[in-house]
Amino acid sequence: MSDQSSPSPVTLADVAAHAGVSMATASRALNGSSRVVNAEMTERVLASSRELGYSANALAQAVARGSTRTVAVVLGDVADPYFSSIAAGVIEEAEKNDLVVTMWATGSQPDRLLATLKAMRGQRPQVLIIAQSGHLDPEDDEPITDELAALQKSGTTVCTIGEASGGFRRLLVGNYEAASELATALVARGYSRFVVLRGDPALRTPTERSDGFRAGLKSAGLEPIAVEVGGFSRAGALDTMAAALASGLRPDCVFAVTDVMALGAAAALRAAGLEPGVDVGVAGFDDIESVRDVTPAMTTVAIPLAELGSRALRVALAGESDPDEGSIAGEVVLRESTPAR
Amino acid sequence: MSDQSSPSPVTLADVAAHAGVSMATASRALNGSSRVVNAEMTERVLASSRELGYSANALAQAVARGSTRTVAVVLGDVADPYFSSIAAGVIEEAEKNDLVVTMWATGSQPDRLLATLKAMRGQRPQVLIIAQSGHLDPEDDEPITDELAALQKSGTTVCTIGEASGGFRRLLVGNYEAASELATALVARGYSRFVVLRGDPALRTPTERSDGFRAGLKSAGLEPIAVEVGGFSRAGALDTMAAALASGLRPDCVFAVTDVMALGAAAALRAAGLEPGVDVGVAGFDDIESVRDVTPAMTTVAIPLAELGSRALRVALAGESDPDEGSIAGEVVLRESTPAR
DNA sequence: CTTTGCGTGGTAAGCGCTTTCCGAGCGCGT
DNA sequence: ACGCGCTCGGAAAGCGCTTACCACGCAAAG
Repeated sequence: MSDQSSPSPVTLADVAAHAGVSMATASRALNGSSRVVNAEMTERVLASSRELGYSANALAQAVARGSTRTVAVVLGDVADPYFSSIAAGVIEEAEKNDLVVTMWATGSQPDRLLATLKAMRGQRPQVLIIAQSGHLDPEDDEPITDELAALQKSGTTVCTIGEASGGFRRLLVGNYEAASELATALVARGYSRFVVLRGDPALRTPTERSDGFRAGLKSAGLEPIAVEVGGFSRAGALDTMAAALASGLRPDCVFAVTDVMALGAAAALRAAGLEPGVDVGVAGFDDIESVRDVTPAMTTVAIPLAELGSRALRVALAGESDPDEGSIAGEVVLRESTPAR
Repeated sequence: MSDQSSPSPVTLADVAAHAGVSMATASRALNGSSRVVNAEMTERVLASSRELGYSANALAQAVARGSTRTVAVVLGDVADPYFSSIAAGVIEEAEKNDLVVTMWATGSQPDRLLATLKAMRGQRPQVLIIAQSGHLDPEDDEPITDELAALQKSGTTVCTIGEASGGFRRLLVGNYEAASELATALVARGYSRFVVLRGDPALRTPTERSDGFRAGLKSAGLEPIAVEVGGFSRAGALDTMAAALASGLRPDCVFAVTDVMALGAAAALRAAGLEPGVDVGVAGFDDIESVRDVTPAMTTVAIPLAELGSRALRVALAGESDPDEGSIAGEVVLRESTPAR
């Protein structure tokens, strides 16, 4: 405590001196360089290191080597299970590779992405994983693309999750197809008056899911009775749904592009005296863990979130080889929130 | 892509040369040092910086300055809403202070804490926040305490959440008191045959909550019919509860030391044909978001998780002043999972 | 008109490492 | 006995920055 006075971390020079060897030797002994050092000297260095409580300054190492061992993850909100599951996957994989993970949250405004990326570049991460959905319109993303290019130029490998924007490694998620399948399955269960609850129309992920769902409906000759746009959160969806109900909308099934939003929608229904799964069906997307505990258990599309994260890192770490290798498919999971009617 | 060939990030020297000034001036212009530089020169440097797409190497800055702008957060599992909520709070506060956040997960084995801390020390974080519960027995924690001391010596300010172990700043959480109140409230609702579902007895947080709950019962002249120890996760609690039920235990109320565990317990009850909130009451702890969406809504103790995170950072950043200032109180929230009987 | 001092730019000495390069010592073949 | 090629320590040159220190010019003070 209050060691303000003596901020004297042990340095490599200290260890070298204590062991009676040169810094070069100490450095080589403490981290398997390509060069071999005498067993006895190695032992001496290790002993000194232990005795002095030495811990290599990773920052200085990074500067000297010109590269870091960190992977940066950009996401909307750590507290959102969608993002935190992905993050967990990244962390797990990172640990295996002896990498440290830094997390960058853009919060509610995705516009902050650019500022976030700019700040991040200074850290020179080895890998950057973007879990945050990007803009659909390439023009909106131009400054972002530029910044990403700058990042690559400074040595960072960029991997985006679910983005199609060019030039970077990416993990494609079968949002469109899965949403379409979900629609088909719901129609087969006898629903016909759908309301779609979606997020920002400028963003890719909600759009893909919403469009896919509509495509699925269309192939059954249907279309949603309404498409409502609302915030990405539980609260946002709750408000939107409540407003929709207040305006007289009476769907027999609600599809929210996100489980978190579906949860909010269900709460709104209940508040309006409609029992989810009885009076009106509710379906979400992602299959976050808590969706299994709600009653009725929520119909959704299962996405292997954690695997998305670990795989993104693996893709980034892998050689140049086919960045496009397969897209991750979602799996429709029908539960009690959408019983056959 | 594949700029492997020319990993040529623009350096300060490049900017200085391009602007026709010395590196010192460029450095001073690009980040408000105490020294003033001529307005015109500043403009020139800024222009060059912009034109070349310069981004200061934060690592080199850290080495030169001898201090970083990062806060490290140690937690059990990012995907667990308890931890991710705390992390969200830290991130939010960090952003205000222009700090970057690195996350370190210990996973299921808390023993990995030591290894994690060792690796972390290399990063020389300015602040370390430990959200992970520590051992109760100081002896178990001795190597940890040593490592924390080493961290402080190398300039890191340590702040623990909910830990009492000495010498570091800390945020105390009123686990014991709140759990006790919860017990009292449940007894008042007419419950009497309690099963307590708790985590690792060697860890502080579950122990405080469990002990507090028992103290509350005791003051009503009761004691639990069983205290079961299980994993901290939903799955762990589910298994433990299922086993308890299989062995013939028939509580009228289950208290789990964590909402996540309570969710697992509820699932186990249901699987055994017992309806939570009808046949047996269920209560948790933390008031994670999803606990409001389950049916029946879960009785719990509300802890301002995100605030815990932001406040921890504030405490760490604050001067030496009273590290103990107040403990965070939990608030009992009675919901439908424990109706009066 | 000289002295003092301040304001501001540049020079260079670090920060804690890695790694290139040099040279000493040694085993071997001829 | 000599030279060649190895192996393996150490000296020192960076890595990209910051900052103490110096130098210079100019206004104010004596």
